[in-house]
Amino acid sequence: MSFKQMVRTRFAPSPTGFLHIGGARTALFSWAYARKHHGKFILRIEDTDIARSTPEAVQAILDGMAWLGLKEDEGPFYQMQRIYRYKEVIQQMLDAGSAYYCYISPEELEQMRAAQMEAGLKPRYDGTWRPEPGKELPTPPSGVQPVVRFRNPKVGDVAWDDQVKGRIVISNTELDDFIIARADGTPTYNFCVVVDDWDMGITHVIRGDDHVNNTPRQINLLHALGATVPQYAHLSMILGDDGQKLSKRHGAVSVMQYHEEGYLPEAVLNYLARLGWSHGDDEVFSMAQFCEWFDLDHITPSAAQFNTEKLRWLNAHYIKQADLGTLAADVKQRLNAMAIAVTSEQPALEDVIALYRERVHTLVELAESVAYFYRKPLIDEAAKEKHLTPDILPVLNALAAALADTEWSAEAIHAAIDHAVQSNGLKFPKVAMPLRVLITGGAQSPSIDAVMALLGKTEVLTRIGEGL
RNA sequence: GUCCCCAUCGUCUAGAGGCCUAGGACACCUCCCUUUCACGGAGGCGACCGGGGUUCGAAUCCCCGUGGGGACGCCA
Repeated sequence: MSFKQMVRTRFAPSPTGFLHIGGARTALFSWAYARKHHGKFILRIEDTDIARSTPEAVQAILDGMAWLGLKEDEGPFYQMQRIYRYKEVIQQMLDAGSAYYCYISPEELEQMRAAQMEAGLKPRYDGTWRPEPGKELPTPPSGVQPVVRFRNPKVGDVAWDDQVKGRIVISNTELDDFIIARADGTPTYNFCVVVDDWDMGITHVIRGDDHVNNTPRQINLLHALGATVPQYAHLSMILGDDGQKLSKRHGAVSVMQYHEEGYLPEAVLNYLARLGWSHGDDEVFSMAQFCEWFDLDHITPSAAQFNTEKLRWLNAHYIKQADLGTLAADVKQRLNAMAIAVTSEQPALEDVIALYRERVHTLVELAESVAYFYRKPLIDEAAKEKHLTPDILPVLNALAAALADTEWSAEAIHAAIDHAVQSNGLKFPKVAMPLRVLITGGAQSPSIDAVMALLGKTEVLTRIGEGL
């Protein structure tokens, strides 16, 4: 058997909220697997829950995927547009006897479940309306719209070799006849997934761990339909920084929130790639490299805790590597949002960023630390009090005067400061620190001469003058 | 309650019976660099959940326990 089937993976989010970090990782793995095998990655929006699906959520997911650069090869497909197909298959199943109408009411069901729980049993439908040879079915109550249930096998096991968890075997006695069409005729999740995966020729279903329990039902359905069963790979969940289940209370769980907080997509992608998957000791790698390396064999079956500190570290790394123009465009927007204009008379953002990129972990930090180039510095009073001591004022005044006649380069400025230091028998920081406070507003900055050179002579002298 | 899954440093992980006195990364600590703070460099601290097997030999295989998690919807 040398024939190898083309790999087709899919990401199938339900549009009931933004794209969260767990979904993003599932999408990334599915996408990478398709890339690795030169297959196709399909995006499918599972919007059959009319009550909870919203167009805004659809857009939020699309935005998140776009920001990460996870481009689908096919789709996006919308399940609501495929209703005709589901109804067609349901009718076929009804005709074939692999599905049947059930008239039990939601209230009765709830009672049944409660009683079963009470008795220590697994809650499940009791099969009242399931047709059996020689069985007399109750008379359908009038005025009740029935649901359609799948006639699940009663005996035997369902098993599959999960690509991350290994072989999983479930007894059919654990499963009940689940609903495939609601009373209003709309198909349900487990059914749509099966029909879609089948129709779309999905070969590898890579999805969250919470779907493990749905898998045996879906496999049974696939068998009833005579469809090929795909490979399954169930990814364990991602926990919050505190080890708790990820929820909206944890703050930045939306992928776009990371964008807002100043993370580069490269960093988020690289971080997510290493969360649950590994390639030896490799930590930092490009997506191209990831697509080459990615496989299902090195995915951990255990849950992973999100670690923002490591993401920050990776982000810092990617900020150092990033294209200056790209960073400048982003930082400019952030400055504008802070009501700070960047004009052509002011130092070029690229130059300023080049000076600062090695000292920050996020673009938010970058924008904030660079802001004083474009507006008056916010003076840190504690730093001012500490460094701007009365004894140094005369030295600074003299230095300001000397600076006025200094050629404006970092070297020349450094020489001027050095002269002030030497001729007064001081140490360099004694002069550099107060200068730093006056010019940048704080006690931390890159080399003060480099900062001064970039800021420009006029502005530097103004700031020294106003501060003294 | 029932079923399913998981279990290596604080965190992410390497590890597929001997290469393990358990490796890497983040974080943390120390030192170096230094014009402050970072960056960077060099070190350091730090883990195989417990108990039974199997084996000449187990972090790796099996069983039990314990602890976590997930699922039991006319949600996806």
